[in-house]
Amino acid sequence: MDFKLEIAKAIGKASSLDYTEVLSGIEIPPNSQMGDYAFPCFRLAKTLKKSPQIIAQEISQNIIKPDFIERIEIQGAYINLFTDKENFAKEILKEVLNKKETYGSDTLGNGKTIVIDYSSPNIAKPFHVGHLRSTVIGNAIYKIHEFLGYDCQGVNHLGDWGTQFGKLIVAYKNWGSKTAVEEKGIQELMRIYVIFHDEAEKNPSLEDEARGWFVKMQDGDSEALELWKWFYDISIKEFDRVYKMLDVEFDAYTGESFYNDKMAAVVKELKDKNLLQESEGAMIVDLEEEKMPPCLIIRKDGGTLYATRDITAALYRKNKYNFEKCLYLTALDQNLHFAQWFKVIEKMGYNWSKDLVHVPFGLVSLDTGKLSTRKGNVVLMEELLNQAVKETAKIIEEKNPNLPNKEEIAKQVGIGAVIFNDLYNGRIKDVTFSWERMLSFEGETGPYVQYTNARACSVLKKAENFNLNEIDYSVLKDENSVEVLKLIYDFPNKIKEAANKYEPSMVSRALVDIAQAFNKFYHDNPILNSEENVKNARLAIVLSVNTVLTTGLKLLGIKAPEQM
RNA sequence: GAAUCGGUAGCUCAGCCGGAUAGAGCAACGGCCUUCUAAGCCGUGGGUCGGGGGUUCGAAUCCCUUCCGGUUCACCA
Repeated sequence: MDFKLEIAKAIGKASSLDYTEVLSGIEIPPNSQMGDYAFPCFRLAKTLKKSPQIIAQEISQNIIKPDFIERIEIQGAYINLFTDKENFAKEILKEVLNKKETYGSDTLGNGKTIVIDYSSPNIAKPFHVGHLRSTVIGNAIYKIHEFLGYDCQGVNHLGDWGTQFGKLIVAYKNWGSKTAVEEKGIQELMRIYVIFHDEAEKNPSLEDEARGWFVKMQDGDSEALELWKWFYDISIKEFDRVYKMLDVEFDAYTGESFYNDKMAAVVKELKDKNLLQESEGAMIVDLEEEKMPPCLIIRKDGGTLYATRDITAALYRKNKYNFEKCLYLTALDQNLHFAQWFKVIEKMGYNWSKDLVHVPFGLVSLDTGKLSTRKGNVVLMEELLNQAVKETAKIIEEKNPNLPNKEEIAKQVGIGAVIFNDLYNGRIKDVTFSWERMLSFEGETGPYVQYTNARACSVLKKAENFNLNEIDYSVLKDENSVEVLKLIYDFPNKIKEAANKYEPSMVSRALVDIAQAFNKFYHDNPILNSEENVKNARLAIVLSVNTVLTTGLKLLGIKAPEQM
């Protein structure tokens, strides 16, 4: 039941106001002594030409109290409503225990497809902490939307095309060797790539040579493409190791190269629509009216650019998926790029340009400065995950040495900590990578939530069989129980809000809130040693918390071990 | 210079479609394990919500202005 909506309807009737208007005014008081819901009447004073206190009085006198409301109090201009705690507990627990792992899910996305472009690392470059955000935020947004009924299509738009491969080919021919690349993989590709940049500073003709090789790739030159494919395969193999650790999957690996043979048609379309013009030898779409720099489509040497491929990919995706929304999970520094080519799509006459959404996140840096693969200022993803698992294993050895299946649990908790850490703050915030923060397992962290859940599981296991058919809800009126129940009740809203805002942190925050409330409840209320009716009622709460935490962690792409 | 994102406790951040005493975690200090997992719980200290104006019955929240920091701005992605 939507309590807020029912209250709004009741107040609407009592005041002859439209209930949707009332609904937006209903709020949750800062503490529960003031009530569970409140409706401030200040706003009505002007239109009704009465003091807000009097309005509050009048409404409260006329209101027909819904069943779940125990009493109504007036405090100044506030109408404070107190829920009947027994009924409240009953409504919520029944719903969670019935729906189980589907509690919080929805059908609102049924029949709608949402394409999510995330992770998208560059081939031939190591997978480092800079790629973590796009990967885990995208994955969480995927799972959250899926839970709400959407058909999600996760696309890994690999950076597998572009001048950098021309550079790599030049580098390989000059300073590389087959055996070294076969032995050391990306590391070796990276090494020769760095050499290229150093050498190109002294000898700029190398850049032209690199661009030349890229043009050859575009034209289908077999030598160029064979080398490219080789680099590609080596890279994918390494990326897959990381994706497996993070338990992230994609529906498509259509990277930039996939669009090589599809761009000409798009360029022609731009030309036919009179959007393309020459400038300084390059072909651009002018965006002066939009107060943006021009969008580069074709370089003066004929090469295509990032925007060309993004535009082509968008048209392809619209055609293939007929998406409701297409999301792009990239760092904030690409704002302009997306604004530009979204505008180009609009100018092409596609009204679905409004369905293209850049979902940006803040930049990651190290305390030693900006991330730079070339300068070697990076933390590799595998190194981070392995370290987190190692650290977790140490803690398990300390705290729970008899834990079965230790290695697996260490992985679930260690990697969960890394993922949760990234998903806990608003995505727009810049982050400075810190080992200390990554490997802290106390307080607002993934392990804290997992640990809370493991405690709940442990109680449930020890309870063996218990009766959830006849629960005495009257024993759940204490403050701790009510607090847990309120948060569980609100959880489905948090999921929807997270989807609307493309903000997984709404879910992670909700999980920490629930975990905190539950730990307090757990600490203060004996469960298994209580009388039968109390025990069963409290176990219903424990089971509900277990259900919600497991669901929430799953939505974030984090495992919920039953023991740790 | 223009655009864009940030500025809330020592640190990391919530709160920002206006509402009742501004919240967490970490760090510091002090308590709680013969009872369901102490990766936990409780308590103490800690704030000119960057500054200044304005709108409003009411502003951390909206508007203007200003300062500080990040990022981007033509052939990289």
